[in-house]
Amino acid sequence: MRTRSEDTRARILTASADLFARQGYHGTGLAELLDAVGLQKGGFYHHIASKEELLLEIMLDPIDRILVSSDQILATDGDATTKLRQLGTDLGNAMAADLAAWTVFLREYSVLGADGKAQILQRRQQYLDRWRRVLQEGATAGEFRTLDHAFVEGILGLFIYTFVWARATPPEELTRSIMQVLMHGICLHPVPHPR
Amino acid sequence: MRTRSEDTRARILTASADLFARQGYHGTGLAELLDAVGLQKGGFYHHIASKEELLLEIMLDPIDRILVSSDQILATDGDATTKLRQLGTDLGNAMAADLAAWTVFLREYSVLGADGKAQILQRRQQYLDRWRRVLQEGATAGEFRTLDHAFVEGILGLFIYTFVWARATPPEELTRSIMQVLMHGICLHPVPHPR
DNA sequence: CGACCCCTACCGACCAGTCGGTACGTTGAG
DNA sequence: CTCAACGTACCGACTGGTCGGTAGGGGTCG
Repeated sequence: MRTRSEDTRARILTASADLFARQGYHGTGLAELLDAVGLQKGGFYHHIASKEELLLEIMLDPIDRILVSSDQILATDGDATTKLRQLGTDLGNAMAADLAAWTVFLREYSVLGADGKAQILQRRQQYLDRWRRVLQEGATAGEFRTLDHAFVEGILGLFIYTFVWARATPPEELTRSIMQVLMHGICLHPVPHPR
Repeated sequence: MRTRSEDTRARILTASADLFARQGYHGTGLAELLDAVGLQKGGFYHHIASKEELLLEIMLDPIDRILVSSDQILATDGDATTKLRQLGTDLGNAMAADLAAWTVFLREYSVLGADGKAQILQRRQQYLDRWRRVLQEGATAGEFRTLDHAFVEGILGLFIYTFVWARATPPEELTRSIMQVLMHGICLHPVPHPR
């Protein structure tokens, strides 16, 4: 059973994630937060230690969730191609379910203090390393092209920009489109492995 | 010949683009700007009307440049595949040359006022429509897969995230990697057009 | 049952500091 | 002498954050 306090706290979290995503952390004043939640300062600071701690909590949520789900995917025994597809749909689902938090997570890293940065960066690298591991696995198995180490960062960007700017298209279809291109490219008649 | 005023103004532009890219618009105070440029408020406001106008100017620069170069690419008479590759390398070059400004351009849209938004959005759509036109041209010619309208937004994200987070790899190679995947995908032995 | 109490959730006035911006004085080159 | 280029002093609004206080619901005890 959920207490009243937990409920209020949750309301603060979602409301501020939404505002931070739309206007940025620094672009969102406390006052704005307060009347989005329907609280006064006293009530707010009864639940939240500081604005920055609030930001950190918002950012930790999506990455912690996907660390769990991606871990399960890595544990399966399919080939690299299958795992890659699963990582993609998993990421797409996560972003669709929690777009605001993901936006904040990917945009506001620089706002955090030193140990907030450390917490986020560690998890981020942890997640991206799973992609890298699958990509590496596929490369050695002859399934995949050998890719630059930095490319996986771009995949995050590919997803978030598509999801943020897409209005009409349903999320599952977006994910399908993205993964289609990511795995097989835009070209229909590929020149087989140039150079 | 470049006057002293123009020079100072340029220094303001580059310095603030750099700061805005690293800490965000709202995260960068005037004071910080000032001693990055080496000016006092009076000197600063002699050249710049307001902080927000400064932001707009920073954002207009990269998009206006690439509207020119991409226009030249569209005007050539190669096939869609060639044009797509050229659009990609052009975008990569532009970002590599002006990473800070591009970061700001892609992050701080929400900060702008109504007519700032209008100016940026119009140019952004104008640019993305060129990608869409090439993609459409390639699709009708049978060169390309048919893609979701929103996917081109993702391409911007793919590029900027790769460039921002990549440390070691030289930009030309990054662009090559990105375009390789974008055109032919990660998989080496593509299942020809599933479903 | 009812009187009591305490603790949680919340209010709202207040604070020091910082924000972007302005008015005006000073300097130096042409 | 002039005018652009800059420095300095200052402003009011607003920032995140604090603090003393309070309403009310649930538990406890007579």
